[in-house]
Amino acid sequence: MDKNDLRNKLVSISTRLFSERGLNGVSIREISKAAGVSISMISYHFGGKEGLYSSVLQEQFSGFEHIEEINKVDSDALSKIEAYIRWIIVRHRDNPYLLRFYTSELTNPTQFFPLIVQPAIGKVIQILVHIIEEGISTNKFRKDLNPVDTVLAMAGMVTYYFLSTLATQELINHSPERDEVLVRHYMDIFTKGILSSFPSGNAE
Amino acid sequence: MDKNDLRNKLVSISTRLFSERGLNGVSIREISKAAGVSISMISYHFGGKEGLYSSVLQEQFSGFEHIEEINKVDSDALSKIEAYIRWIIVRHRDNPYLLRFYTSELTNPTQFFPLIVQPAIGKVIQILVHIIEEGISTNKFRKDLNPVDTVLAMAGMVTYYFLSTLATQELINHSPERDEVLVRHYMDIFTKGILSSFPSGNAE
DNA sequence: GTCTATATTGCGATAGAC
DNA sequence: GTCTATCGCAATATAGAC
Repeated sequence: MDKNDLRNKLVSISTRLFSERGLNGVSIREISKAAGVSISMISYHFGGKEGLYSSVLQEQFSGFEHIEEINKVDSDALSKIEAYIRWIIVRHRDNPYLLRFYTSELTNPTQFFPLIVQPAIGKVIQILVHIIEEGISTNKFRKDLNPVDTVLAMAGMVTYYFLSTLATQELINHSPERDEVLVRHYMDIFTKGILSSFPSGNAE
Repeated sequence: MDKNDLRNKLVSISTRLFSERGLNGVSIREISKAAGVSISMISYHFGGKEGLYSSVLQEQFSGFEHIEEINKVDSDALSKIEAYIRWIIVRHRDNPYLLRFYTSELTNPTQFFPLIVQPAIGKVIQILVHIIEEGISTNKFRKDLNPVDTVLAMAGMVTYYFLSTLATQELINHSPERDEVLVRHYMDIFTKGILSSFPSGNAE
């Protein structure tokens, strides 16, 4: 087998296993067995279990580099927000493992958080903050918004939809066919809020 | 030492350790050493490591039973939503470990998820859905809201604020003194959205 | 580059003394 | 109810053959 074939195979297999049970929940024995190679290959190619995990993490967060795509379109702040919502949904649809590494590193960071995870998340937040600021300065968005809080509110809405899947699968359909409805719904809530457009006196 | 003293001590110490490194990241050797007792005490009192983890989980999610408090006040749907936001903030402030068990069980469920975690989360979501439905039927909220999606959007906003702490501590002040500002801000976004109240034509 | 075999350490669980 | 001592097994890592 080609050298890179084996490296890729080990990364791909351990991505699934690490995402399911965490760094400490999987042994290199199990990984090498699943890959059909000797356990010593992990030390040889990655310098050990943590080296393998670091490679997995690097691959998982490499996609965050492309967040700038949502800015490329020549559009206003609102369209960029919609582009972000679509972008994050596509990321989770394409890679069902990402969210687990994401939450695991945020709540129980490994030594690789500062070098791999923090910069990736930081870049996304930075770009989103600029979009909100742009919306405020062009009078599209309310002047009293705190940009960072607003970004977290938006990112939280979308992220939590995926995070809560296991607890809400009996309540709503989480299949991708409903994603378009979801985008519209979240855009509506985030831009207009939930209040009825009737005058807000006591209506009952 | 009294029997319950030791049980409580073991639960309290392992709550911190399990939350920091997960079920598989902590050994009962380390827990018993930190508690200053013999390793055999864990098997004796809890039937093993998993039994201890189960007790920890049970304690962590027992507080969810009191979610009904937010309904007790004789108030409209909007006030109940504000009560929920405050309630969830207080929960995380009072117990910094909760979020880790919460996300860990949602993304990497153990055998205890169905019996301990799912019912606790399910109860909260159910009550929140009723509040949204109440708001819709009294004409306070928009008629086209999907109640479950709306609940997840709201819960996500607040939860993600805590989840993202590690990645955003350089950007915003996460100290409890700012919680009141946060409640106002999230209520504003969730009810009115982010759009400026100026007519939404091209304002630049 | 990949294997087998092994060294060493740590794991969870429990038997048996007190 | 708590301890010490130990069993049996699985962990990571590596030396050395091919």
